Amino acid sequence: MTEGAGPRAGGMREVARAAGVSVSTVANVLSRPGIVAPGTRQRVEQAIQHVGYVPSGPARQLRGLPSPLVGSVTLDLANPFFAELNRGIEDRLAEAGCLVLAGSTDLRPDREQQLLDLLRQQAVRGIVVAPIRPDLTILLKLRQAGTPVVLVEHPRGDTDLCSVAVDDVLGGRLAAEHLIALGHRRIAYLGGVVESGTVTRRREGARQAMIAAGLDPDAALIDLRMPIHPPPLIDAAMLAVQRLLTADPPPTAVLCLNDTAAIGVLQGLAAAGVRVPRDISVVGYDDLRFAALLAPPLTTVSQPAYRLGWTAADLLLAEKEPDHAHREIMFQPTLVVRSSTAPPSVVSRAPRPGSA
Amino acid sequence: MTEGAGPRAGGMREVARAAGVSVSTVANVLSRPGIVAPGTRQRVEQAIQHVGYVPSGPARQLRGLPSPLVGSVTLDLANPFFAELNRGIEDRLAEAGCLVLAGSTDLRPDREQQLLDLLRQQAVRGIVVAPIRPDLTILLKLRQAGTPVVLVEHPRGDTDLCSVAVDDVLGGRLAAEHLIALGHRRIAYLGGVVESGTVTRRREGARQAMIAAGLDPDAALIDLRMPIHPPPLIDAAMLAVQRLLTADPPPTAVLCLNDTAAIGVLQGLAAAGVRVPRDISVVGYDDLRFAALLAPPLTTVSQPAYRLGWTAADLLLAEKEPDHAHREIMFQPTLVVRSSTAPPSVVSRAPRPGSA
DNA sequence: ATGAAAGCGCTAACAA
DNA sequence: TTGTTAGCGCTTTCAT
Repeated sequence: MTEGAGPRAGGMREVARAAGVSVSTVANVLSRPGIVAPGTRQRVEQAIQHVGYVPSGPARQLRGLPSPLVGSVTLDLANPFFAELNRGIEDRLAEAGCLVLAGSTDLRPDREQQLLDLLRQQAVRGIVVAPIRPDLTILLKLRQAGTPVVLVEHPRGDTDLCSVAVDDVLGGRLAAEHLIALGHRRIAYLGGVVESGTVTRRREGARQAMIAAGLDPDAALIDLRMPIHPPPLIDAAMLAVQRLLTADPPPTAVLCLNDTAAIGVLQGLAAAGVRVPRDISVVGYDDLRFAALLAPPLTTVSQPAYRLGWTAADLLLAEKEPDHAHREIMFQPTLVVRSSTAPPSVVSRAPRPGSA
Repeated sequence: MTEGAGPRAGGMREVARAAGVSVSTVANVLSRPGIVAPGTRQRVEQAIQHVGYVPSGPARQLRGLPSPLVGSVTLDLANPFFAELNRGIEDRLAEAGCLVLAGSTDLRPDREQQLLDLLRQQAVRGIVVAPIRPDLTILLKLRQAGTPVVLVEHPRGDTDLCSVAVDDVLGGRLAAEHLIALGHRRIAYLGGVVESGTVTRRREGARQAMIAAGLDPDAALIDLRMPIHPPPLIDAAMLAVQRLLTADPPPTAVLCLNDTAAIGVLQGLAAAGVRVPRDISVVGYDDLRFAALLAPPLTTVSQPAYRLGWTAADLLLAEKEPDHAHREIMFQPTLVVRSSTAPPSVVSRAPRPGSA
């Protein structure tokens, strides 16, 4: 009757009965094999095999043991950048026998809240989260309620949390400096109507670069924003090209919020007969694997997605240690210059830099 | 003392105490609000708010309620195709208040087994799995032990399981027919030393196309396999270009196992100074978003990753219904012709087809 | 309309 | 070395 594994296998008790011992002995065989007599142990192990016993995670957790589940709340599972990041999380967790519970927020606060609630109910061992908004009180409350939280793509500020991030301001600065050095004086920044903090910070970095170069950022940096939500990002970016081209005076370069948006821009530009980089320069962000193979090869800012995730999971697992101090780990982005950027073909109509 | 949410909030009992009722009344407020007196209900609701009560998933599951967790076991979370597929799963599950527990197998049987075991222990509501090997006994056993299983990217055969797949043989056939129509008579198929069933089936489809065209598949189809595991796929593909070019007689076209591998091939070919499609034609598989923007735009076979995942999750959730019949859903791939394919520049040295 | 009580599968004292 | 026992937080009869 207990052959194979019936629909409702009966747990440790059934094993105990089959082996002629008590449940605690079975439990001991599982958690402290050393203390059980060899003969007994063997009998129990056979019984386990025989009845097809599988320990119940929920029951263990109820007893207070740590859950092997870790939540990951990011912008979008399907976005190659976050997919890579999640893979990093998964790999680090696998080393500890843990599993990722992944969710996408799509930048919607309600969805973020829902995911966080669901994860909390599951009593997960911790949560890696790329928060939508700068206000971290919900997360702090979560942490305080006993769920370790580590931030990704977000500075921890003065909060009592670990965080792993990339210096976005620097990334934006690097991209803009490159363009400025090439001679561009009117640069569009293609962001979103609603966007993540990372994107906002990159734009800010670009702005800083202009100021440092003696340019008036209000004139030199064109703030272009597209509605990201309903249409896939790539299509939204394609559509935004229209506004990019009709801006007056027209920019000679465009900084895209990420490589995916850059694909859309490239596509839109090609459709409009505008040549890159001859007529306009395009810069992406993320340096996804396909960036080098686009037409033209994309100049972009590289950031270590996989390592970001791996490190975040590592930090999260470390929260259990008694002497844990919260840390902020910051990676440096690097500019990868390829062929989608070049000096502007016509002299910019924008005011020349005062100095520098 | 019970302000906000202390590190170890006390569960329903604490709520009951705060509201001056019994735990079962609290339970009733949560699951059958209708049966509780309005006044009492309100008091309980306030108490819930006050103590920051969060129901315990593990406890519920232990009581036998269905878990909101669903496992997803695929080849690689970071692969854009599976990332998209997982997003489809996530979205369908979200509608039902469920969460994805995602894992990557990297085609390693041991890892697949480990993931399956872990998921089983968590008593998940079901598992969506892209099985590594054609032998489904482990999955059938799982199903039989009470965990619903739906297959993706795998035909269900005569098993008692639901499945969602794309007609891979047709996909391979479409790609090869296109090349054959263009005049190619020596075509390489770039697969893996170890590869998923999908890839094997696509190669088989290509073979069928050759036979149908009166070609000798053993001469016309060059079986090129790269070690996929340690190096990232894209690099492995780049390396494989060497062998592609030195094959004798040389193929005039190459069918890649997927778009990512195609990127590597394109890159390797560019590095070797071989022009596409003039010197050699390249075909990808998946039609990822960047395919249209590569240099040159990639001819590839398109398949609906997101819908695959969405549908699989939908089927899984439906397993709970009393009158559930297992179904096999099959999507049709489509060929997307772009500019990476063209007629061969030199007359093939391979034997001409006997007839059409 | 509400409460008392049993028990899901497991772990960890403690007893024997 | 092994067994007994008491819950973990919750749902669910079955009283009241």
